[in-house]
Amino acid sequence: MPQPPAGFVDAVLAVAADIPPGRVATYGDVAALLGSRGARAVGQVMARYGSEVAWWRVVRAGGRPPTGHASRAREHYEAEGTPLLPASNEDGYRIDLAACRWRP
DNA sequence: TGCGTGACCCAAC
DNA sequence: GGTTGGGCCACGC
Repeated sequence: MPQPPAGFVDAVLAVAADIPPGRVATYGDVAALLGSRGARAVGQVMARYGSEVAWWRVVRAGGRPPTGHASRAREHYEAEGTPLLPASNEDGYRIDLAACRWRP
C-alpha cells in the first residue's frame, strides 16, 4: 500500500469507512460532507485508493453503481443485503437509495 | 505556475 | 425514457 494519503484523500477514505454495511452514500454526498462540491475529486480518490475501502458503498447519484465496476459492486451488495432494484440500463440494476442511503 | 485528467452532478433539449 | 453540454474540484506532470 502506498504511503498515507493527503488530507482530502484521508477524509474521503474516512467517510467511506464510516458507511455501515448494507448502506450506501453518493459521491456528491461524500463531497458535501467534506465541505466541497468536488464529486469528481471523490471519484479520483476512489479510483486510486478505493482498493483499501468499501468503494462499492459509494455510488453515483440516482443509485447507479460506479462506472465500469457495476459487476463487482453487485456481488458486494447481494452479500451485504443492500436493497437493489431492476433497471433497463447496461448494469441491469440500480441501488434503492430511498431504502439504504446513509447519512451521518 | 499552468493545463489536462477523471469510479461526477445537474439542467436542458 | 435517453442524450448533450457546461460546471466544480483536487491531483499529477
